[in-house]
Amino acid sequence: MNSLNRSGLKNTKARAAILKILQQSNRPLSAEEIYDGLVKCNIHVNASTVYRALTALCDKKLIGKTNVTGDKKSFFEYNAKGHRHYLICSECKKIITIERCPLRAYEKMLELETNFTISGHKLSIYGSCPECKDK
Amino acid sequence: MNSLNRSGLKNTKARAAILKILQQSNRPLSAEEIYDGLVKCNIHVNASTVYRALTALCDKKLIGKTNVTGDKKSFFEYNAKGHRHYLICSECKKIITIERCPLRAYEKMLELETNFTISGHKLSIYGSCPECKDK
DNA sequence: AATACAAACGCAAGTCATTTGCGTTTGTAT
DNA sequence: ATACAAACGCAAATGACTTGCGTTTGTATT
Ligand SMILES: [Mn+2]
Ligand SMILES: [Mn+2]
Ligand SMILES: [Zn+2]
Ligand SMILES: [Zn+2]
Repeated sequence: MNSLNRSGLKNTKARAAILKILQQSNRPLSAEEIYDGLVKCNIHVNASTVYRALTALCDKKLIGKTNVTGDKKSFFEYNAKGHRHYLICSECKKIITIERCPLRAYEKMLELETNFTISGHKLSIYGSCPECKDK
Repeated sequence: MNSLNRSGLKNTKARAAILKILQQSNRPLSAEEIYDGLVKCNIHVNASTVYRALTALCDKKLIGKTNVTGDKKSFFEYNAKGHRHYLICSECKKIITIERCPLRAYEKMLELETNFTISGHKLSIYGSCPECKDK
């Protein structure tokens, strides 16, 4: 009995490998990068299978989906990692994950001001990484 | 001599109207909403003209582009309005603009920690608006 | 181990926002 | 008034997914 079965999903080699790939990554990965990772593991599945697997894993909250680079690509990450922020290099698109969150108090204030019920936030910080900023 | 000409762009009715529509909006608008706004002004242009105009206006920094709802649609806003954040209703996709920014000090700390040169950030807060949260 | 069946898959076609090629029109400088 | 790069209209192309459908497979049951 693994985490897939526990979530009511069938244990397929693609899904298990996707989870492992995301677990071992220290940054969010695009569907394409995940697809490439599978190929490197000699797991050859259709792209639609990758997308369907990612959707299922998101629905079951085993992974998280985010959209951080500003273009139309989504990114995915293993989801035992809690609340995160990202620092993105605008040139090379490198993504650094940041653990600290300075916004809890700010959210509370906003709830009072706007009468919204706030469920969360996304914060992405942009800049030039040490390697790119010298060029 | 208007802001379009000053930026080296030709002054066309579509571009002038797009600027006015965005100036008068209190929230970011999608390309589609802008297109609809033009139609209401009796300005009938091709959708590709709208996209090309938005790209040109972004390049010249007369407007800003953002991607806030998580889906593949982009939003645009008039760009004399400074740094902003958004509060988005996850149900009806309503967007509230927020002026206050609590992150200046946080950015400074991050620069020291990561050695990035930080150029900015995007903060979007998600929740349920007063109208949607009762349903 | 064999059976049964919903879930998952492969493949091809479809979607949707946006982009692009190309021939024609137009804003602006001369 | 003329010239011409810039902008436009239109149709086709893109890219990241999504979906319909017929076939295969993981898992529960005999
Ligand atoms: Mn946070
Ligand atoms: Mn801010
Ligand atoms: Zn970089
Ligand atoms: Zn709402």
